[in-house]
Amino acid sequence: MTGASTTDRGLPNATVARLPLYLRALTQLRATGSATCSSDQLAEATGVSSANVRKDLSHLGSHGTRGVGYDVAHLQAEIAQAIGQTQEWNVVLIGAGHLGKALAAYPGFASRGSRIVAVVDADPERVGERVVDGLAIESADELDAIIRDRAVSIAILATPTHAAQEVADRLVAAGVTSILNFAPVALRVPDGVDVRQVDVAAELQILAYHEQRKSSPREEAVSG
Amino acid sequence: MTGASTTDRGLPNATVARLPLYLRALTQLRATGSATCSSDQLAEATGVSSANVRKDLSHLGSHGTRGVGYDVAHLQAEIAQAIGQTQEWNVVLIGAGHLGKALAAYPGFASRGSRIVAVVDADPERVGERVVDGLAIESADELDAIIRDRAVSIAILATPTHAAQEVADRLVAAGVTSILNFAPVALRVPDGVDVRQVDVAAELQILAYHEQRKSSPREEAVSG
DNA sequence: CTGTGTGAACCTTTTCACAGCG
DNA sequence: CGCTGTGAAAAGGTTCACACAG
Repeated sequence: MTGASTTDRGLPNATVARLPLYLRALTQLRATGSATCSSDQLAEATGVSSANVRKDLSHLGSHGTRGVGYDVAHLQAEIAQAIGQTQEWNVVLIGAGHLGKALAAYPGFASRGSRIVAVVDADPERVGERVVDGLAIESADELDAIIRDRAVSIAILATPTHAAQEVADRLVAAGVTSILNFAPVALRVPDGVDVRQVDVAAELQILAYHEQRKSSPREEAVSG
Repeated sequence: MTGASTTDRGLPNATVARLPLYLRALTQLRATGSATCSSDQLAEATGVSSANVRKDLSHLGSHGTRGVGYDVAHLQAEIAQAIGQTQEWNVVLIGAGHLGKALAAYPGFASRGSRIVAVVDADPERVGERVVDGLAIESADELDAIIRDRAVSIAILATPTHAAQEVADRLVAAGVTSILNFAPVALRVPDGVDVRQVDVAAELQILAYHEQRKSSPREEAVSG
């Protein structure tokens, strides 16, 4: 049965995708000293409509106060709990090319619940190279050992396209159950493994579609 | 009527987001010498269901042959036309940090319809530095001139978070109407400007949510 | 009087099922 | 037969509008 709906028993997928945005906004609000905030403020900070914010938060069995809003610290803790940010997640990064190195150096992961515990590359020439403080490139041969020894369940795939599927297979065999894939290819993975795709060229193509329509001579015959 | 400008008169948004995937798959199929392909093959190659593939292609007024499938070359041309890949789009990249440099060096843009015509950074120390063959970092002061002189309508924003909104404002003022934003902040832009957001840390947080549920003890064993 | 929480309406997207063409 | 194209149904998501709590 294909009924393994993405939602299962938890939060709606669309809501899950927005919780990180709320968390980010709440962290900022907290830094500014706000003790409470309204759904309108969260809407403003995240680009989501306020009705949508309220609906999302209501899924958490939310505890807003009518006439006042939400307690920033409390809501922050609530969301952190919901999306598993009470622990740090160990992540392995595969592929130390330009993109891999950029991701390894990105400070935004640590502050948002993920820790890159290893950077791996297939090229022996790169092994040993320091990518960032405390992280040196390791051999792809070590992949299985790294995943097992360092309790890794999430991988970032930043290899060349042609290697992506093979690496994904190895990751899954070694116990990884979530992959963030930057290679422009649809990975085949077994049920129970989550893949999220980041395809930058595709994003530009989507923007190009809209650009094309904007410069189209007259398609804009909406009510005048 | 609150004009929901998302669809207007063109293709459904969800379809537009998948056309680049089909295009990629068709290019590969063509390289292998296949003259035709079925919706099942495209489904396999893209991870989209075959019914969904057919529905998407039918929006293009598609020309498949029943019992046979689609003509690969023809469909490729059809999709390229629909998403504006008959021309190259000039793109400006702002921010030449780790990520900006990685994006500038990414070969996948050129082969998929976008050309980075300038890399710009606010740091005078970086100006003049060669990021890739034929591309040197230019000063952020040149931004307006670059956008106008090089017919740029799409920008990639890879600046630090705190600078993103200000840069976006300048981009819009200079005539940019599409932004691919890597800074983890919700940009405020006027109507008519499209923003697509890439938030890598948020992607990991979404994966973490699912990881948390997987390791959760309560699991309804319905698989059969 | 303010702003949450929520049923109901509305819209988008996906899936199903099958008629019909080659 | 195989595979497209497509109405119809189902699922998923967003917006509306307002009762109601503080």
